[in-house]
Amino acid sequence: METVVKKTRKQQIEEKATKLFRKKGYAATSMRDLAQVLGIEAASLYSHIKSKEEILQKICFRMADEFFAGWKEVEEEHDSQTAKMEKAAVAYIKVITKDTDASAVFFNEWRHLSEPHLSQFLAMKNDYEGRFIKILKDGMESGEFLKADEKFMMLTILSSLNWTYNWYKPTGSLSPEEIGKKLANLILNGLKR
Amino acid sequence: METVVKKTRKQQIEEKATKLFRKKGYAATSMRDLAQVLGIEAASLYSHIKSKEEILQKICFRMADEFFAGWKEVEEEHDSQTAKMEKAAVAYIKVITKDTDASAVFFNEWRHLSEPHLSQFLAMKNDYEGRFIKILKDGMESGEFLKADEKFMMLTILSSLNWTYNWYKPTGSLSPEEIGKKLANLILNGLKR
DNA sequence: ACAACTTGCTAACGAATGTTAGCATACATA
DNA sequence: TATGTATGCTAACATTCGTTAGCAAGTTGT
Repeated sequence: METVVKKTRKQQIEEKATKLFRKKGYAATSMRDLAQVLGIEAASLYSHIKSKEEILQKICFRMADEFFAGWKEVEEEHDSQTAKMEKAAVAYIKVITKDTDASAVFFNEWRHLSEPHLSQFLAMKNDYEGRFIKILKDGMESGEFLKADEKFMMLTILSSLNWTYNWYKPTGSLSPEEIGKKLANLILNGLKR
Repeated sequence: METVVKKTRKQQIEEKATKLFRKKGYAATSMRDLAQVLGIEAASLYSHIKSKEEILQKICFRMADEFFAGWKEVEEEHDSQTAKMEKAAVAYIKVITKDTDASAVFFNEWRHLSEPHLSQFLAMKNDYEGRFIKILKDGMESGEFLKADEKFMMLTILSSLNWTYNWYKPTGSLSPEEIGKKLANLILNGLKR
């Protein structure tokens, strides 16, 4: 077995930083906090990274890339909007469950990005949400979905999907795929019997 | 008309602080930021408040109190669990829409509370969520709701309700009551026609 | 054996942080 | 007129912040 991948120090720093940013928030996490977790001095971090914000950028944009990559499976087919919605939910949950720490940072700490990264990030977010809205809109027009404000719906649905990072444990009994399907089912058919 | 209530300076400080905490986050908001918004020096704030955290405490616990107060209408009746769920959603949305800034702080900044306030806060949160879970559990047992993990359901539902603070505008066409009913309907019956 | 890269240190920088002390002014009440 | 209260100031405090400079030791590749 030779699958033990040697992590660079930089990767280790980003990992620990992600955990800390999640737990305490970006602004409340100091470089000295981060250094302590790694057992080194704060100044030593700068042999590996350029700045504190660079770490946040890496996390946010890597997650954004993964969400977009996951979208590929969704749109290329000629499915019903219902099927598309399920596929989108599954793809979304897969990304979140792969790294709940990074997801938490992605959802909650992006506002601490400085320009021009902040604008770039918001543009990506907007683009992504637009794709979700389109499914809803198409579904409403085709009669598959109840008519309602699409943006309102999109936000409500995404927020219930987002929350997954808060409770998902890799040791749980449900796979990410199953969770995505269950959530899609809840969204589509509701809680009632 | 004598309804013009004179706001104390302390109230003004808390209001502006709430807005700033929402926009920048608690940790990233400095007392000098807050003072600037009010047109005074940072040191002058301390003629009115004891500390930065005192403001956060006020916001968090006032909101918690309001959520509990709203619960009164929900549990005292002999309704179906479906009806209870709708009432709970409406009560919840009413509290959120009454002050979306404070709600945002309540949901996102409580982790910056220090002990013993943090523990006290978490206990209240737990209590509240437990009441929600009970409705779900009862509804599942009575056959009104689909059987599923109650905690998972509760978190998913609450997260979609929570998000309201992000898009609600008092100038919108829907009243808080209507929003609550619509969301409850979405949760109970789903998106599909 | 030598160069390049990785990893870490100590010391220190200027800036920003929350907060306190002490004082001043306006206004309401007695 | 005297007193308390609300409101604000300047100056300063100790601490923490992100970051840089300069240097050293170990490891790797040639």
